[in-house]
Amino acid sequence: MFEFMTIAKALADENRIRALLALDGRELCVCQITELLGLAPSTVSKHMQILTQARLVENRKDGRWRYYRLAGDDVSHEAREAIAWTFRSLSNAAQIRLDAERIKEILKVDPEVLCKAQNRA
Amino acid sequence: MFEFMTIAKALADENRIRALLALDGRELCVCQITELLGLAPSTVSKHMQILTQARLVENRKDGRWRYYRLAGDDVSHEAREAIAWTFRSLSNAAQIRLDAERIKEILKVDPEVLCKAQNRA
DNA sequence: TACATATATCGATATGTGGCGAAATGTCGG
DNA sequence: CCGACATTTCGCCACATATCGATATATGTA
Repeated sequence: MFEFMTIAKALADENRIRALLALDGRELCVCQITELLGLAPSTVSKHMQILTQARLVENRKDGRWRYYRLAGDDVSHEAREAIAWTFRSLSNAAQIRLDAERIKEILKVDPEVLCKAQNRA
Repeated sequence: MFEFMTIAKALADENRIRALLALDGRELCVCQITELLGLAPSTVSKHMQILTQARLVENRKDGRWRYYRLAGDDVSHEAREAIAWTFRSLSNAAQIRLDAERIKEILKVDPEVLCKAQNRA
């Protein structure tokens, strides 16, 4: 019950959902997700922490960057089904399609350049 | 996207989840759900309204009582999958099992008697 | 019609949550 | 070791939401 509620609450925020769907087929670092959502880095970090605690995403640290990816097969049945439901429901949603296009552009920029640009803003 | 978020938010409350699971295979009136959850009738009414707006449950009015039931096949794919995910995840959860036992007892009492008892409290 | 009563709505309150900026943390390059 | 810098943590504020009690609404009954 506790695990289920943790997952359900993690899914109950639009920005977290957009971040989750953005990880479809690739990993992204915090500054790339920050660029996509247009939020403060600290806010994005918190969102990713909530998704991580719900076991919906995993992450690895690479130098100064931390990369997030969708949870793999080692994850609980509940989490895997939650991810499947989310993707089936939203893969074709307008906002998610827009985000996918946007991510293509973001991936063209070196993360280092992207982060510096954010710090200047 | 809006429909998905409405469903996700509806699922993000433990009392609503217990109410939803309590409707497995039967319909219940507000006072019966109130008895199960131990909340004020007005609170339960609001929870059921949120589940209804998310299309997870339907209801019918029978005299002074309003009976709620799980959404039928006419419901959206998103809602049906949400219900399926919830039930697969939680049917064996300890709290839900306890609730199922409790509902057996509640169903033995005529709703009219049950409601009057609540009004006296 | 008048009353009893099951549920819904309203108003108030307390807690929860999303958001930001500032400061702390950890890591790379010199 | 030091400075730069990506990310996280912390403190705070604004807003959302869960809850209750009081009141309103609707319906069966006398």
